[in-house]
Amino acid sequence: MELRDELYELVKALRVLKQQRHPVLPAGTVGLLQAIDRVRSATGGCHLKQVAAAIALDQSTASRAVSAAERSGLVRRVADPHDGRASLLELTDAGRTTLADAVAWYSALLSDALRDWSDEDLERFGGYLRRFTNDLHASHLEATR
Amino acid sequence: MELRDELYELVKALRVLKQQRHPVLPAGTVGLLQAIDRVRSATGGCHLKQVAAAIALDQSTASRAVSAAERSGLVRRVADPHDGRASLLELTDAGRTTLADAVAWYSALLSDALRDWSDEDLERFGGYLRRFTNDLHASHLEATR
DNA sequence: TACAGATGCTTGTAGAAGGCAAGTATTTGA
DNA sequence: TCAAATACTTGCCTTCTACAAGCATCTGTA
Repeated sequence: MELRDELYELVKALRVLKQQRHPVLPAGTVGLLQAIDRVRSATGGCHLKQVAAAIALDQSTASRAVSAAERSGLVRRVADPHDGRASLLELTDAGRTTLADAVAWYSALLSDALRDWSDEDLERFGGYLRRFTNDLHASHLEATR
Repeated sequence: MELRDELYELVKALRVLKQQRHPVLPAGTVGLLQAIDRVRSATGGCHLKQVAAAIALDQSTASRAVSAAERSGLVRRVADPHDGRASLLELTDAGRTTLADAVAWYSALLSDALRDWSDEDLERFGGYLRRFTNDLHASHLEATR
């Protein structure tokens, strides 16, 4: 079996999982909240544009996602005092709690699936995953340069 | 960084890749052709239902995908002589060629990204991926049983 | 200082992917 | 022989995402 097939199988499995075990929160929203949280703690503020970059989606998509999260009371838009066009995004208390719950939920799912793995294997697998993702990025950048 | 994050990053990278480097063939179609090919060589025939199971999609989705592939001349439906309700699916010559091209295209993409990897690392990573996918399946089955 | 262009964001529109439910035709088992 | 099961298709809906156009604000420069 080729790596190509392994990847396909993984993606397939994730698709199935996503469909059937619906989590505390739609997967996209978790990514959004996490991105906001991270951008904020990395740079102080958090503009929509940064979030879009962090989740690698179009700004319009991010905009709608934020609107939805705002409607659900998970995210707040605060006017940027230095730029009247922009808003600073931040999690509400509910958003923070919900994010923590969702992360815990996904972590538990993984822990359960990986309960037979040794710490060493987990460590190595994580390392390979990271390396692989980076290499995909790099080779993609080269190819489109 | 947690495995959860690594996975998220991988999925994100794959999404980006899928978007920008459009391949010889829509990714879904490749999976379809490959599934047909495999089911056929494993069981002789190939019913739609089997394909749907192989790609883990709803039968209706598979049905439309097959229709599209048929319109593109990649797949042929032959009436099943033993069952008037069913068709046997098979790749046309064009389908076989196209599949081979697409597989080569994806393989090249991967080879390029992974050109710095040792055979040993590739082997191990593939093993981890397979194991992980299986464990996800298993734990999902348990959880929904 | 006024204005052209850049920037931040939102909204309209469109398309792909996929599921569910209902419908049709055929087969099978009691 | 006929009711239930099966194989598939089709209608309809939702979700996700991109692109393009638009609006408001900001910034650099003449």
